[in-house]
Amino acid sequence: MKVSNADRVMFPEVGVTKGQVVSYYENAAGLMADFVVGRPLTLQRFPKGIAEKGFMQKNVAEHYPASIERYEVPKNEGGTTTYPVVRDVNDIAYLANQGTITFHVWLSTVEQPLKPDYLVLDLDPPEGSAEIVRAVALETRTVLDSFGVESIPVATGSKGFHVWIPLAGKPDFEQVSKASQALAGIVALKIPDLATLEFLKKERKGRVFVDWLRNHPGSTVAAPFSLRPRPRASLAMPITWDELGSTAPDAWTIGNVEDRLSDLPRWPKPVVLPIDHIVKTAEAAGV
DNA sequence: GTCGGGC
DNA sequence: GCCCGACAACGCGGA
DNA sequence: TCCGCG
Ligand SMILES: [Mn+2]
Ligand SMILES: [Mn+2]
Repeated sequence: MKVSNADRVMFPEVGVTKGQVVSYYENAAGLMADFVVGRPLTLQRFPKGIAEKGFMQKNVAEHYPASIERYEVPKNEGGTTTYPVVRDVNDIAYLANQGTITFHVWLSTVEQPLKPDYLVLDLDPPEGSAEIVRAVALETRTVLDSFGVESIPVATGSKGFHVWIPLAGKPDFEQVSKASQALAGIVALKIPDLATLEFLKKERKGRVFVDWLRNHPGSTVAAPFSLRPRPRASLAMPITWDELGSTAPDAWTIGNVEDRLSDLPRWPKPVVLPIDHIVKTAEAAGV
């Protein structure tokens, strides 16, 4: 892949260049395929580096190659959004050369846009607290285990963790969203001093927001292995539950990730969510 | 990063 | 040919 | 309708 302005410093604090960013994405592209290929993308771009203002981009630029699919979605109030959809993983590096730092992805593919193949619980901590968000993650795992649902945490590269659950059985967003809200509610009920479903930051009062709202049609999550626009060039890295206690949310960076890419945790097998059981359990508990 | 207009 | 400015999201829900 | 939020 030819890189334009390869020596441009994208992460000034650690001196990471655009050439290094594109090279990283070339190495990670195969691993990202499951989370990127076939899914409408929202690109978070920083063409002049993360010290300058970046922007979110949903609409595909006209000059992007034909190998990047166009996917039209009607907007709420007229008009359409035309998303880029990658089919060939080599196009991930192309988009990195366009200044993309973070790839935000749908939890469904264009083949079945209303049927997510992942559920993600997004744990958003207040400023600072690494220990609290770990405790919430572990409780989330315990709750999922109690329903026989296997999950894997992702250190987001930013402040929190994501908990990913691969889904079988093609449930629709309506069901998955209900289940995710119920799961988040159960977690918050079990550890009310640490976790909350409060959307407004000022109502969270030092607690972790168990963000279940990612599980909606058209909502996005930072894809595993995506870089984040953070000073140390940290990235979203799947980890084992055993690693959670010793892994900071931004532990993995473009500078220390190389060996990790060939020594990754096992990804869980998709499970059929026991949606009714989860929802009824939550109701009985008073969520 | 790319494009298009002005000089 | 060079330089510069414009442009690059959107949905949801609660106040 | 505006605002907070991701
Ligand atoms: Mn988050
Ligand atoms: Mn969130």
